[in-house]
Amino acid sequence: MTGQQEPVIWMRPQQAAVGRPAERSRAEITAAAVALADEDGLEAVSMRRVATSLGTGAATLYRYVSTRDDLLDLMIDSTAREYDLPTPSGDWQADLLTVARQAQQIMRRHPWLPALVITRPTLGPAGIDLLEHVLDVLADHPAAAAAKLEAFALLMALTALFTQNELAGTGPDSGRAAAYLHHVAAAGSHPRLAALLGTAVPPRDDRRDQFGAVLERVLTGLLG
Amino acid sequence: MTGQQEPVIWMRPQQAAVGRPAERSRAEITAAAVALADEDGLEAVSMRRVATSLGTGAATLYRYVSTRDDLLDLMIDSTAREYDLPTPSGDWQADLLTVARQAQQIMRRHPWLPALVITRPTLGPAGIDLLEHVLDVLADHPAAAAAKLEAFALLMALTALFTQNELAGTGPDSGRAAAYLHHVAAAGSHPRLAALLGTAVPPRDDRRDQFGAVLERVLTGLLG
DNA sequence: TTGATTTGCAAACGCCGTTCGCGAACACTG
DNA sequence: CAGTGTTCGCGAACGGCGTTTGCAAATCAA
Repeated sequence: MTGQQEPVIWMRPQQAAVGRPAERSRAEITAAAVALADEDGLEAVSMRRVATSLGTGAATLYRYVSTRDDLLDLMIDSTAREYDLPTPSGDWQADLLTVARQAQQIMRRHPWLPALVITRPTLGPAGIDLLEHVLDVLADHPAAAAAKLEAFALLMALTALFTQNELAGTGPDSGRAAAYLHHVAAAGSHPRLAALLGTAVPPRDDRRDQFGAVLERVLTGLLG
Repeated sequence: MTGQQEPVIWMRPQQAAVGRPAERSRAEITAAAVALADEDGLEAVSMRRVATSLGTGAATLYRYVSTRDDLLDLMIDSTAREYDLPTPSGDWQADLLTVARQAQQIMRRHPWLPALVITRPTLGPAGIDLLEHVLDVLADHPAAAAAKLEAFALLMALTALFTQNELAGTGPDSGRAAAYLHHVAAAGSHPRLAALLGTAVPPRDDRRDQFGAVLERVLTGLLG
């Protein structure tokens, strides 16, 4: 009784068939938003700023997108177009790891992407192509359909988590949390934590591919 | 040269030693914010609304918290106080699973928590107590210190991901994405996806404890 | 009582997402 | 070519947001 809700943006027509033709396109707006986010972070993607960077008025964007969240969805899917999906090799583990590696590189290129992927798991056309590829890789695998879906979701989410952590170390406030940890450890009531902080940081060399190792274990754990 | 940055909120004194005494406390404000989020979601936690629910002016909150993000950190840590941490049993797998189960229940009580935990891995006093407990559980485990830290982070993040997915199925827009998936599958260009959607949903019974199963595999994978 | 110090808070600043209304631009029809 | 139906661009406005400022009121030590 509350009325119908709008369908997902991918199902709405890009251009009207009649009337005055649009001066811009979804792709153009999406590209501007992505560029803004790459440069200054997600919070720089405001309707006004995107519009200004396109040389238009803010209200104009609502001819292409019905909400800011729609724009975020478009941004997510546009990054999914950056994958290069080769034909399955027969070794599903290797193929999935290839996907994960690409995901990691894409997320490094777009530091705002991990947070979006995790909190807003949207599948647009390109995302669906990616899912189809993963299902293709797993076609001969005997696991249940639901397990394959879970594996796909976990693959993306774990990659996002790892990349996010990796990028967080770069930030300027990574030292404040560490300072507090040492403060607590020095107080004496947390001996395990103190012992852990006492050990020197790992030599930076051996722990290189923790991502790949963990991911492989998770996938084999999930898919047998 | 850019000047010193404020320390993390847990290191700042709660009350001044002299002058007019404060009428409220951090805990009181945090509780109000949590109540608001539990009821109406995270976006309902605005400085004005929290202040109003406390019967004060918005600017007053800044006597207790220097930014809204500080308030979010306080909210996160306040939920970490809901754990009941028994002494380690000797079976670290079982003990970690107990932690994960509690985390899941806490996150179900506070549906806004998973998103915060994932995008903002903050450790306050209660969170550090939890970490200390996990380290205690793993005290006799031969893994490297870094691996134990990773295990803790992954334990929390995975629980958040699972709970978030579980809660997302409840939402009203879970049907829109599904509708689009079926639309794409019907188009014919994604046979794997179509086949997957053709299979009926699982019988709801056997896939009960997917969370526990995956978590166990991940932890044993990570810690040997 | 005085003076130092902190608290509460109305008002304001700038930014945000979004809506409204209307003139302008275009395609199609006759 | 004029008319008509439709869409587009967008200035202006609305309500809400996080945060800052300035000052009166409250408290405590001396």
